Amino acid sequence: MTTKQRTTKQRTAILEALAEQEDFRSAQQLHDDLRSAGQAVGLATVYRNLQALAAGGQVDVLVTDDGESIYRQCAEEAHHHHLVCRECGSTVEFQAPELEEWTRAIAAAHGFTDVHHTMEVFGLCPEHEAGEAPSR
Amino acid sequence: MTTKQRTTKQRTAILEALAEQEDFRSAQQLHDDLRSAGQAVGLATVYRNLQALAAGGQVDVLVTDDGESIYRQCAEEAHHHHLVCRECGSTVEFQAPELEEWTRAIAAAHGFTDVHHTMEVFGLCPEHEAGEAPSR
DNA sequence: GAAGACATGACAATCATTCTCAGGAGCCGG
DNA sequence: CCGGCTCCTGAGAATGATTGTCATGTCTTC
Repeated sequence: MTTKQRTTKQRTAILEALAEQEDFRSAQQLHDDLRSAGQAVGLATVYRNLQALAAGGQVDVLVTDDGESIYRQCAEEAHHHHLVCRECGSTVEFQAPELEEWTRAIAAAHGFTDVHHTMEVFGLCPEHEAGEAPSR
Repeated sequence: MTTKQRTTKQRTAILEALAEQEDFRSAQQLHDDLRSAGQAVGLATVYRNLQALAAGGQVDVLVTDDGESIYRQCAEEAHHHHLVCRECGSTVEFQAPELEEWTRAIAAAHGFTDVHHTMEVFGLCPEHEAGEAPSR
């Protein structure tokens, strides 16, 4: 099950790049980051590793509204959710025991089993809460 | 803000196609559906109208794991969530007042403003809850 | 019925992501 | 330490969904 995986310097580099990041980053951003850092890693490699890491639960994935996948190395190992600033991308992790229970209850009420859910919260962090409607 | 919109037969056709559907459909699926139904509508038009309808709150949009946008005409006008069977795609709508409040609370606790959230639940509906691990 | 405004449709253009394939680098037994 | 085999990497091509372009069609209003 646990697909055999080697320890290559590219993989290590990617993990380190993720470790230095607070925010969610797209594969492409990460690729740029690595380039800038002098670590020339192929784009395809970044994608492959990111997927592998995500599959192994070592990083969290989110799909943005426009269908881009973004990755982040999270502090919590356990299931948790995110509060993300839609301007600067800064992220707060939080857990929601009530939500979990509550979800289970709703699912059960409709006879659904083997449930899992996605829930993310987007907003403006204290630093960006100004009342203007900028870019989009 | 309310962009002026005409009543064209294409738009009508799209709405009808959506009305006949219980499940979420992608733009391309809808396009095919229309084609099959004899209503030859341009793909670009389907995309445009879907977006317009979504913006106007007349249809709901969901972004799948692989970044595809899927649309559905929902019964509820108000904000609500979905419980979707990952085998057959059948969907149950539900509201979650507690969740809404609760989300606001968490956001506030971290100083976030202008918050909105996404939350969808996936599972196996009563008809598919068998213990086998089929396709994927 | 005519003019102007917006919608449509076919196709090109984008963009993120995946595939392909040749060359390179870990890992294991000797 | 060496050979060999397998997995990984990297560059670019290929894919697939979505968006842009622009000439033409169709409402609406007068």
